[in-house]
Amino acid sequence: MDKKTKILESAQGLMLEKGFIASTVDDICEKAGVTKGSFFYYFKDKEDLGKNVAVHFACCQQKMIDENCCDQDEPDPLKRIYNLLDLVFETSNNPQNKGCLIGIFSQELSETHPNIRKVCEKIFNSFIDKLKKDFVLAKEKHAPKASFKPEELAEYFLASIQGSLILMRARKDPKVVQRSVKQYREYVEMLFGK
Amino acid sequence: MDKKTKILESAQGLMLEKGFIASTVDDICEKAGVTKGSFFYYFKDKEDLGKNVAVHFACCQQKMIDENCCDQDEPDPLKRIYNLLDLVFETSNNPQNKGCLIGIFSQELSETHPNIRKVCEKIFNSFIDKLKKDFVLAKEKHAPKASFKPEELAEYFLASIQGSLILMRARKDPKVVQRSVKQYREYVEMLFGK
DNA sequence: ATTAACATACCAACTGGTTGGTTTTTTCTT
DNA sequence: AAGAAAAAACCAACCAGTTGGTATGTTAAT
Repeated sequence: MDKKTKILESAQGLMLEKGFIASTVDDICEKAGVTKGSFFYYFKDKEDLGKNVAVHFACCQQKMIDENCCDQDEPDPLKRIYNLLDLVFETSNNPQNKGCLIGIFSQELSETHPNIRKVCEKIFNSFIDKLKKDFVLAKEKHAPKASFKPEELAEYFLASIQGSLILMRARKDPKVVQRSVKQYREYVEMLFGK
Repeated sequence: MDKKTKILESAQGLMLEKGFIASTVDDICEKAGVTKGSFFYYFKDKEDLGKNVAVHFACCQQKMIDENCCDQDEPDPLKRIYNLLDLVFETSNNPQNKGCLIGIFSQELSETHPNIRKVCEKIFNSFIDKLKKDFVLAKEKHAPKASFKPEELAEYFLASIQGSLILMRARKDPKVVQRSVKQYREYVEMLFGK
Protein backbone atom coordinates (compact mmCIF):
# COMPACT_ATOMS: atom_id res chain seq x y z
CA MET A 1 0.00 0.00 0.00
CA ASP A 2 1.44 3.38 -0.94
CA LYS A 3 2.01 6.00 1.70
CA LYS A 4 -0.86 8.24 0.68
CA THR A 5 -3.35 5.41 1.10
CA LYS A 6 -1.65 4.48 4.36
CA ILE A 7 -2.24 8.01 5.62
CA LEU A 8 -5.87 7.89 4.49
CA GLU A 9 -6.45 4.56 6.21
CA SER A 10 -4.81 5.67 9.41
CA ALA A 11 -6.75 8.90 9.46
CA GLN A 12 -9.96 7.01 8.81
CA GLY A 13 -9.31 4.64 11.68
CA LEU A 14 -8.45 7.37 14.15
CA MET A 15 -11.26 9.68 13.10
CA LEU A 16 -13.86 6.93 13.34
CA GLU A 17 -12.85 6.66 16.97
CA LYS A 18 -12.08 10.19 18.06
CA GLY A 19 -13.52 12.41 15.38
CA PHE A 20 -11.76 14.89 13.13
CA ILE A 21 -10.37 17.48 15.53
CA ALA A 22 -9.13 15.09 18.21
CA SER A 23 -7.21 13.10 15.60
CA THR A 24 -4.01 15.08 15.36
CA VAL A 25 -1.78 15.14 12.32
CA ASP A 26 1.05 13.82 14.49
CA ASP A 27 -0.99 10.81 15.59
CA ILE A 28 -2.10 10.09 12.06
CA CYS A 29 1.49 10.24 10.82
CA GLU A 30 2.72 8.00 13.60
CA LYS A 31 0.03 5.41 12.92
CA ALA A 32 0.77 5.56 9.21
CA GLY A 33 4.53 5.29 9.78
CA VAL A 34 5.12 8.55 7.99
CA THR A 35 6.58 11.88 8.99
CA LYS A 36 4.81 15.19 8.93
CA GLY A 37 6.82 16.31 5.94
CA SER A 38 5.34 13.50 3.89
CA PHE A 39 1.88 14.27 5.17
CA PHE A 40 1.97 17.84 3.90
CA TYR A 41 3.46 16.67 0.66
CA TYR A 42 0.29 14.69 -0.07
CA PHE A 43 -2.29 16.96 1.54
CA LYS A 44 -2.50 20.71 1.39
CA ASP A 45 -3.74 20.93 4.95
CA LYS A 46 -5.79 19.00 7.46
CA GLU A 47 -9.05 20.03 5.87
CA ASP A 48 -7.83 18.67 2.55
CA LEU A 49 -7.16 15.38 4.30
CA GLY A 50 -10.63 15.47 5.79
CA LYS A 51 -12.29 15.82 2.41
CA ASN A 52 -10.21 12.98 0.98
CA VAL A 53 -10.85 10.69 3.94
CA ALA A 54 -14.58 11.29 3.59
CA VAL A 55 -14.53 10.34 -0.08
CA HIS A 56 -12.24 7.39 0.62
CA PHE A 57 -14.60 6.10 3.29
CA ALA A 58 -17.65 6.55 1.09
CA CYS A 59 -16.03 4.66 -1.76
CA CYS A 60 -15.09 1.75 0.51
CA GLN A 61 -18.63 1.55 1.85
CA GLN A 62 -20.17 1.69 -1.60
CA LYS A 63 -17.77 -0.99 -2.76
CA MET A 64 -18.81 -3.24 0.09
CA ILE A 65 -22.48 -2.67 -0.72
CA ASP A 66 -21.95 -3.43 -4.38
CA GLU A 67 -19.95 -6.57 -3.62
CA ASN A 68 -21.84 -8.14 -0.75
CA CYS A 69 -25.35 -7.63 -1.97
CA CYS A 70 -27.57 -5.62 -4.25
CA ASP A 71 -26.93 -4.42 -7.75
CA GLN A 72 -25.81 -7.27 -9.97
CA ASP A 73 -27.72 -10.51 -9.72
CA GLU A 74 -30.95 -9.67 -7.95
CA PRO A 75 -33.59 -8.46 -10.43
CA ASP A 76 -36.21 -7.58 -7.81
CA PRO A 77 -35.61 -4.02 -6.50
CA LEU A 78 -37.44 -4.73 -3.23
CA LYS A 79 -35.24 -7.74 -2.58
CA ARG A 80 -32.20 -5.59 -3.33
CA ILE A 81 -33.38 -3.22 -0.64
CA TYR A 82 -33.87 -6.04 1.84
CA ASN A 83 -30.42 -7.30 0.97
CA LEU A 84 -29.03 -3.90 1.89
CA LEU A 85 -30.86 -3.98 5.21
CA ASP A 86 -29.46 -7.45 5.87
CA LEU A 87 -25.96 -6.25 5.08
CA VAL A 88 -26.21 -3.32 7.48
CA PHE A 89 -27.73 -5.63 10.08
CA GLU A 90 -24.86 -8.08 9.84
CA THR A 91 -21.94 -5.69 9.53
CA SER A 92 -23.11 -3.69 12.53
CA ASN A 93 -22.36 -6.74 14.64
CA ASN A 94 -18.77 -6.86 13.45
CA PRO A 95 -16.46 -5.16 15.97
CA GLN A 96 -14.46 -3.93 13.00
CA ASN A 97 -17.40 -1.67 12.25
CA LYS A 98 -16.83 1.65 13.95
CA GLY A 99 -19.70 3.70 12.62
CA CYS A 100 -19.99 6.14 9.75
CA LEU A 101 -17.34 8.76 9.15
CA ILE A 102 -19.71 10.90 7.11
CA GLY A 103 -22.14 11.14 9.99
CA ILE A 104 -19.32 11.93 12.38
CA PHE A 105 -17.97 14.67 10.12
CA SER A 106 -21.41 16.16 9.49
CA GLN A 107 -22.07 16.40 13.19
CA GLU A 108 -18.68 17.76 14.14
CA LEU A 109 -17.73 20.01 11.24
CA SER A 110 -20.88 21.36 9.62
CA GLU A 111 -20.34 24.83 11.07
CA THR A 112 -16.56 25.02 11.24
CA HIS A 113 -15.51 23.34 7.98
CA PRO A 114 -18.09 24.22 5.31
CA ASN A 115 -16.10 22.50 2.56
CA ILE A 116 -16.06 19.17 4.36
CA ARG A 117 -19.76 19.63 5.07
CA LYS A 118 -20.44 19.97 1.35
CA VAL A 119 -18.56 16.75 0.62
CA CYS A 120 -20.63 14.96 3.26
CA GLU A 121 -23.83 16.38 1.84
CA LYS A 122 -22.99 15.08 -1.61
CA ILE A 123 -22.14 11.63 -0.28
CA PHE A 124 -25.37 11.45 1.67
CA ASN A 125 -27.39 12.64 -1.29
CA SER A 126 -25.89 10.14 -3.66
CA PHE A 127 -26.56 7.31 -1.19
CA ILE A 128 -30.17 8.40 -0.77
CA ASP A 129 -30.55 8.78 -4.51
CA LYS A 130 -29.37 5.25 -5.21
CA LEU A 131 -31.70 3.80 -2.63
CA LYS A 132 -34.54 5.97 -3.85
CA LYS A 133 -34.25 4.54 -7.34
CA ASP A 134 -34.80 1.04 -6.01
CA PHE A 135 -37.75 2.24 -3.96
CA VAL A 136 -39.27 3.78 -7.07
CA LEU A 137 -38.91 0.52 -8.95
CA ALA A 138 -40.10 -1.51 -5.99
CA LYS A 139 -43.17 0.64 -5.66
CA GLU A 140 -44.03 0.31 -9.34
CA LYS A 141 -43.69 -3.43 -9.09
CA HIS A 142 -45.16 -4.29 -5.69
CA ALA A 143 -47.27 -1.41 -4.42
CA PRO A 144 -48.20 0.96 -7.25
CA LYS A 145 -51.18 2.29 -5.31
CA ALA A 146 -49.33 2.99 -2.06
CA SER A 147 -48.96 6.61 -0.99
CA PHE A 148 -45.45 6.71 0.47
CA LYS A 149 -42.74 8.76 -1.23
CA PRO A 150 -39.69 6.70 -2.26
CA GLU A 151 -37.28 9.55 -1.64
CA GLU A 152 -38.51 10.16 1.89
CA LEU A 153 -38.32 6.46 2.63
CA ALA A 154 -34.73 6.33 1.44
CA GLU A 155 -33.84 9.42 3.43
CA TYR A 156 -35.52 7.94 6.47
CA PHE A 157 -33.38 4.83 6.23
CA LEU A 158 -30.21 6.88 6.35
CA ALA A 159 -31.55 8.84 9.30
CA SER A 160 -32.45 5.64 11.14
CA ILE A 161 -28.97 4.24 10.67
CA GLN A 162 -27.13 7.42 11.58
CA GLY A 163 -29.22 7.87 14.69
CA SER A 164 -28.76 4.31 15.81
CA LEU A 165 -25.00 4.75 15.39
CA ILE A 166 -25.13 7.66 17.81
CA LEU A 167 -27.04 5.56 20.31
CA MET A 168 -24.54 2.79 19.77
CA ARG A 169 -21.71 5.12 20.68
CA ALA A 170 -23.47 6.49 23.73
CA ARG A 171 -24.23 3.01 25.02
CA LYS A 172 -21.28 1.09 23.67
CA ASP A 173 -23.82 -1.38 22.40
CA PRO A 174 -23.83 -2.29 18.69
CA LYS A 175 -27.15 -4.12 19.03
CA VAL A 176 -28.98 -0.79 18.81
CA VAL A 177 -28.21 -0.67 15.11
CA GLN A 178 -29.70 -4.11 14.57
CA ARG A 179 -32.85 -3.18 16.42
CA SER A 180 -33.24 0.00 14.39
CA VAL A 181 -32.75 -1.85 11.12
CA LYS A 182 -35.36 -4.32 12.31
CA GLN A 183 -37.82 -1.52 13.02
CA TYR A 184 -37.18 0.12 9.68
CA ARG A 185 -37.65 -3.17 7.89
CA GLU A 186 -40.89 -3.76 9.71
CA TYR A 187 -42.08 -0.38 8.51
CA VAL A 188 -41.10 -1.02 4.89
CA GLU A 189 -42.67 -4.46 4.94
CA MET A 190 -45.93 -2.95 6.14
CA LEU A 191 -45.82 -0.29 3.44
CA PHE A 192 -45.36 -2.98 0.81
CA GLY A 193 -48.12 -5.11 2.33
CA LYS A 194 -46.32 -7.74 4.33
CA MET B 1 -28.90 35.19 35.60
CA ASP B 2 -25.90 34.23 37.71
CA LYS B 3 -22.51 33.78 36.13
CA LYS B 4 -22.43 30.02 36.41
CA THR B 5 -25.65 29.71 34.43
CA LYS B 6 -24.33 32.28 32.00
CA ILE B 7 -21.28 30.09 31.39
CA LEU B 8 -23.49 27.03 30.96
CA GLU B 9 -25.74 28.81 28.47
CA SER B 10 -22.83 30.19 26.49
CA ALA B 11 -21.13 26.82 26.38
CA GLN B 12 -24.36 25.19 25.29
CA GLY B 13 -24.82 27.68 22.45
CA LEU B 14 -21.27 27.36 21.19
CA MET B 15 -21.14 23.58 21.52
CA LEU B 16 -24.42 23.12 19.68
CA GLU B 17 -22.74 24.86 16.78
CA LYS B 18 -19.14 23.71 16.86
CA GLY B 19 -19.10 20.73 19.17
CA PHE B 20 -17.20 20.25 22.42
CA ILE B 21 -13.57 20.40 21.38
CA ALA B 22 -13.84 23.31 18.95
CA SER B 23 -15.56 25.40 21.62
CA THR B 24 -12.60 26.78 23.53
CA VAL B 25 -12.75 27.84 27.14
CA ASP B 26 -11.67 31.31 26.02
CA ASP B 27 -14.54 31.63 23.58
CA ILE B 28 -17.02 30.40 26.16
CA CYS B 29 -15.73 32.91 28.71
CA GLU B 30 -15.87 35.76 26.24
CA LYS B 31 -19.42 34.95 25.23
CA ALA B 32 -20.42 34.65 28.87
CA GLY B 33 -18.69 37.91 29.81
CA VAL B 34 -16.50 36.16 32.34
CA THR B 35 -12.77 35.62 32.71
CA LYS B 36 -11.01 32.31 32.74
CA GLY B 37 -10.32 32.60 36.42
CA SER B 38 -14.04 32.61 37.11
CA PHE B 39 -14.57 29.73 34.78
CA PHE B 40 -12.21 27.49 36.69
CA TYR B 41 -13.72 28.67 39.92
CA TYR B 42 -17.04 27.10 38.91
CA PHE B 43 -15.79 24.10 36.96
CA LYS B 44 -12.96 21.77 37.82
CA ASP B 45 -11.95 21.43 34.18
CA LYS B 46 -13.45 21.46 30.72
CA GLU B 47 -14.75 17.92 31.08
CA ASP B 48 -16.57 18.94 34.22
CA LEU B 49 -18.20 21.72 32.21
CA GLY B 50 -19.14 19.21 29.54
CA LYS B 51 -20.96 16.98 31.99
CA ASN B 52 -22.82 19.93 33.46
CA VAL B 53 -23.78 21.35 30.09
CA ALA B 54 -25.15 17.97 29.04
CA VAL B 55 -27.33 17.76 32.15
CA HIS B 56 -28.36 21.39 31.78
CA PHE B 57 -29.41 20.82 28.19
CA ALA B 58 -31.32 17.67 29.04
CA CYS B 59 -33.21 19.42 31.83
CA CYS B 60 -34.21 22.30 29.54
CA GLN B 61 -35.45 19.87 26.91
CA GLN B 62 -37.41 17.82 29.43
CA LYS B 63 -38.92 20.99 30.83
CA MET B 64 -40.06 22.04 27.39
CA ILE B 65 -41.58 18.62 26.79
CA ASP B 66 -43.39 18.68 30.11
CA GLU B 67 -44.70 22.19 29.52
CA ASN B 68 -45.67 22.18 25.87
CA CYS B 69 -47.36 18.80 25.72
CA CYS B 70 -47.67 15.42 27.34
CA ASP B 71 -47.77 14.53 31.01
CA GLN B 72 -50.41 16.51 32.84
CA ASP B 73 -53.75 16.88 31.10
CA GLU B 74 -53.88 14.23 28.42
CA PRO B 75 -55.13 10.90 29.83
CA ASP B 76 -54.56 8.91 26.64
CA PRO B 77 -50.95 7.65 26.46
CA LEU B 78 -51.06 7.31 22.67
CA LYS B 79 -52.17 10.90 22.32
CA ARG B 80 -49.37 11.96 24.65
CA ILE B 81 -46.97 10.25 22.28
CA TYR B 82 -48.47 11.99 19.26
CA ASN B 83 -48.23 15.26 21.14
CA LEU B 84 -44.53 14.65 21.59
CA LEU B 85 -44.12 13.96 17.88
CA ASP B 86 -45.98 17.16 17.10
CA LEU B 87 -43.74 19.11 19.44
CA VAL B 88 -40.57 17.79 17.83
CA PHE B 89 -42.08 18.44 14.42
CA GLU B 90 -42.82 22.06 15.24
CA THR B 91 -39.70 22.98 17.18
CA SER B 92 -37.46 21.56 14.46
CA ASN B 93 -38.71 24.32 12.20
CA ASN B 94 -37.66 27.00 14.67
CA PRO B 95 -34.25 28.45 13.70
CA GLN B 96 -33.53 28.72 17.41
CA ASN B 97 -33.35 24.94 17.40
CA LYS B 98 -29.77 23.88 16.82
CA GLY B 99 -29.97 20.14 17.33
CA CYS B 100 -29.29 17.91 20.30
CA LEU B 101 -26.23 18.41 22.45
CA ILE B 102 -26.42 14.87 23.80
CA GLY B 103 -26.19 13.42 20.32
CA ILE B 104 -23.32 15.73 19.46
CA PHE B 105 -21.42 14.77 22.61
CA SER B 106 -22.05 11.07 22.14
CA GLN B 107 -20.71 11.20 18.62
CA GLU B 108 -17.70 13.34 19.41
CA LEU B 109 -16.62 12.19 22.85
CA SER B 110 -17.63 8.56 23.35
CA GLU B 111 -14.04 7.34 23.01
CA THR B 112 -12.10 10.30 24.38
CA HIS B 113 -14.25 11.37 27.36
CA PRO B 114 -15.78 8.24 28.92
CA ASN B 115 -17.33 10.21 31.78
CA ILE B 116 -19.24 12.50 29.47
CA ARG B 117 -20.29 9.45 27.48
CA LYS B 118 -21.79 7.91 30.61
CA VAL B 119 -23.79 11.07 31.30
CA CYS B 120 -25.12 11.00 27.75
CA GLU B 121 -26.01 7.35 28.07
CA LYS B 122 -28.03 8.01 31.20
CA ILE B 123 -29.86 10.92 29.60
CA PHE B 124 -30.71 8.87 26.54
CA ASN B 125 -31.85 5.94 28.65
CA SER B 126 -34.10 8.04 30.82
CA PHE B 127 -35.69 9.63 27.75
CA ILE B 128 -36.30 6.24 26.18
CA ASP B 129 -37.65 4.90 29.44
CA LYS B 130 -40.20 7.69 29.78
CA LEU B 131 -41.39 7.20 26.23
CA LYS B 132 -41.44 3.44 26.67
CA LYS B 133 -43.83 3.72 29.60
CA ASP B 134 -46.35 5.56 27.43
CA PHE B 135 -45.93 2.98 24.70
CA VAL B 136 -46.63 0.21 27.20
CA LEU B 137 -49.81 1.95 28.33
CA ALA B 138 -50.80 2.78 24.77
CA LYS B 139 -50.35 -0.81 23.72
CA GLU B 140 -52.46 -2.11 26.58
CA LYS B 141 -55.19 0.33 25.70
CA HIS B 142 -55.20 0.38 21.90
CA ALA B 143 -53.39 -2.65 20.55
CA PRO B 144 -53.03 -5.35 23.21
CA LYS B 145 -52.55 -8.06 20.60
CA ALA B 146 -49.85 -6.28 18.58
CA SER B 147 -46.39 -7.80 18.55
CA PHE B 148 -44.14 -4.73 18.69
CA LYS B 149 -41.95 -4.09 21.69
CA PRO B 150 -42.58 -0.71 23.37
CA GLU B 151 -38.97 -0.26 24.40
CA GLU B 152 -37.66 -0.83 20.90
CA LEU B 153 -40.22 1.56 19.50
CA ALA B 154 -39.15 4.25 21.95
CA GLU B 155 -35.49 3.64 21.20
CA TYR B 156 -36.24 3.81 17.49
CA PHE B 157 -37.83 7.21 17.88
CA LEU B 158 -34.71 8.61 19.47
CA ALA B 159 -32.59 7.07 16.73
CA SER B 160 -34.83 8.56 14.04
CA ILE B 161 -34.55 12.03 15.51
CA GLN B 162 -30.80 11.89 16.13
CA GLY B 163 -30.18 10.63 12.62
CA SER B 164 -32.35 13.26 11.04
CA LEU B 165 -30.46 15.92 12.98
CA ILE B 166 -27.23 14.68 11.41
CA LEU B 167 -28.79 14.90 7.96
CA MET B 168 -30.07 18.35 8.84
CA ARG B 169 -26.56 19.49 9.65
CA ALA B 170 -25.07 17.96 6.52
CA ARG B 171 -27.68 19.59 4.32
CA LYS B 172 -28.40 22.73 6.28
CA ASP B 173 -32.04 21.83 5.88
CA PRO B 174 -34.24 21.53 8.97
CA LYS B 175 -37.08 19.99 6.97
CA VAL B 176 -35.33 16.61 7.17
CA VAL B 177 -36.37 16.35 10.79
CA GLN B 178 -39.98 16.98 9.96
CA ARG B 179 -39.95 14.34 7.26
CA SER B 180 -38.41 11.81 9.62
CA VAL B 181 -40.95 12.52 12.31
CA LYS B 182 -43.66 12.11 9.69
CA GLN B 183 -42.27 8.72 8.69
CA TYR B 184 -41.97 7.58 12.28
CA ARG B 185 -45.52 8.68 12.98
CA GLU B 186 -46.75 6.81 9.93
CA TYR B 187 -45.07 3.69 11.29
CA VAL B 188 -46.56 4.06 14.75
CA GLU B 189 -50.03 4.75 13.36
CA MET B 190 -49.82 1.57 11.32
CA LEU B 191 -48.72 -0.43 14.34
CA PHE B 192 -51.67 0.88 16.29
CA GLY B 193 -54.05 0.22 13.38
CA LYS B 194 -54.54 3.60 11.76
C1' DA C 1 20.16 16.46 -13.84
C1' DT C 2 15.73 16.85 -12.74
C1' DT C 3 11.88 15.62 -10.22
C1' DA C 4 8.88 13.05 -7.17
C1' DA C 5 8.90 11.16 -2.65
C1' DC C 6 10.04 11.38 1.52
C1' DA C 7 12.46 13.12 6.31
C1' DT C 8 14.30 16.48 10.05
C1' DA C 9 13.97 20.24 12.71
C1' DC C 10 11.64 23.92 13.80
C1' DC C 11 8.02 27.73 14.89
C1' DA C 12 4.16 30.78 15.86
C1' DA C 13 -0.32 30.46 17.61
C1' DC C 14 -3.35 28.55 20.54
C1' DT C 15 -4.90 25.37 24.21
C1' DG C 16 -6.46 24.11 28.89
C1' DG C 17 -5.16 25.19 33.22
C1' DT C 18 -2.79 27.88 37.36
C1' DT C 19 -1.39 31.57 40.16
C1' DG C 20 -1.94 35.14 43.27
C1' DG C 21 -4.60 38.63 44.00
C1' DT C 22 -9.05 41.88 44.46
C1' DT C 23 -13.70 42.76 45.26
C1' DT C 24 -18.13 41.65 47.04
C1' DT C 25 -21.15 39.33 50.07
C1' DT C 26 -22.23 36.86 54.20
C1' DT C 27 -21.50 35.73 59.04
C1' DC C 28 -20.18 36.51 63.61
C1' DT C 29 -19.09 39.28 67.66
C1' DT C 30 -19.79 42.97 70.50
C1' DA D 1 -26.49 48.31 64.84
C1' DA D 2 -21.51 48.47 63.78
C1' DG D 3 -17.66 46.63 62.54
C1' DA D 4 -14.43 42.80 62.11
C1' DA D 5 -13.59 38.40 60.07
C1' DA D 6 -14.21 35.06 56.86
C1' DA D 7 -15.79 33.15 52.92
C1' DA D 8 -17.51 33.36 48.24
C1' DA D 9 -17.20 35.40 43.72
C1' DC D 10 -14.45 37.07 40.48
C1' DC D 11 -10.32 38.72 37.70
C1' DA D 12 -5.64 39.77 34.95
C1' DA D 13 -1.54 37.78 33.83
C1' DC D 14 0.88 34.02 33.07
C1' DC D 15 2.58 29.09 31.90
C1' DA D 16 3.69 24.68 29.87
C1' DG D 17 2.32 21.71 26.44
C1' DT D 18 0.29 20.89 22.01
C1' DT D 19 -1.29 22.09 17.49
C1' DG D 20 -1.21 22.72 12.47
C1' DG D 21 1.94 24.14 9.40
C1' DT D 22 6.72 25.38 7.18
C1' DA D 23 11.50 25.65 5.64
C1' DT D 24 15.17 23.05 4.48
C1' DG D 25 16.96 19.29 3.49
C1' DT D 26 17.95 14.07 1.60
C1' DT D 27 17.17 10.10 -1.23
C1' DA D 28 15.92 7.32 -5.14
C1' DA D 29 14.22 6.80 -9.62
C1' DT D 30 13.63 8.51 -14.25
